[in-house]
Amino acid sequence: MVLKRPPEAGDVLQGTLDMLILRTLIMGAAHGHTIAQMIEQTSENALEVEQGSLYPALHRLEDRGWLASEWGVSDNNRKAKFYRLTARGRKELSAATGRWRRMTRAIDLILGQETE
Amino acid sequence: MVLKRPPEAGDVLQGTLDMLILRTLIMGAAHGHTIAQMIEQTSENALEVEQGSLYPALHRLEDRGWLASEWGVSDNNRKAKFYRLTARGRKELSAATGRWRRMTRAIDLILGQETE
DNA sequence: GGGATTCCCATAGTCATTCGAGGGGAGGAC
DNA sequence: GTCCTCCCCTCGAATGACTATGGGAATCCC
Repeated sequence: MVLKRPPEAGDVLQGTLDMLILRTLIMGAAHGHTIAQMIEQTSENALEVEQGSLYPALHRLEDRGWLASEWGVSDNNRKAKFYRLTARGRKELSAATGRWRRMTRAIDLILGQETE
Repeated sequence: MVLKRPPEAGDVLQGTLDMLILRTLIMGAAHGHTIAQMIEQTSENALEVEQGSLYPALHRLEDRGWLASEWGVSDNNRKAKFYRLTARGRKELSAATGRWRRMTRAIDLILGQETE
């Protein structure tokens, strides 16, 4: 996952992609291509999801039992693999969100200090 | 860098340690041991900085010209390497902080959606 | 003095995640 | 039939974090 605008920003925050995928699937099942688009749009185009990150992530999440998949047909009449959140995935999303909030709060404590 | 409490939380947010070190050194030069303690304390003990992450990070930052180091003697009368921010390090801190804020804002946009 | 403890630096090996760069198949438009 | 878009996938390299381990030197306690 990269930060867009400026494009040279570089990669950041390894580990958050899984959480974003899980969060996206709360709205219902979707296939990879759509998931990436939803993340990009919901972030107001601040994020871009590379295919080389996306598909390994989906397979990883399925291996861990957090997603289940099923082949189907997309809105554009293409063969597509639809993923949905499992119960364990829902739990993991909640745990990951908690970790994220504690982590960002801690980091913001450090960034937020006045330079006195 | 790990999230403490719960201890099994695992590693998160690769890439932020450098920013935290740079931020800590805005207050003045410090050696590794102190830097780690300051990060832990300022984060209200939410973060713990492992030595195996800390020292490679310091070397990396110095290699990139963002820190400069000098051997000295610590408050406890121990030999210690003191690091200070360079001008380029100050610029990098500012850039990294901007990336961090844009990234967290983007992710919070996704997390923040209501489940309708 | 001598042993344990604290302070301080450092590296090797391993692991997970991401990225860029590829490859491929199949539908729809023309 | 050609091109474009959609959709899936994989490999190799890079990065940065962790665990484990090492060592040296000052201090504390008996």
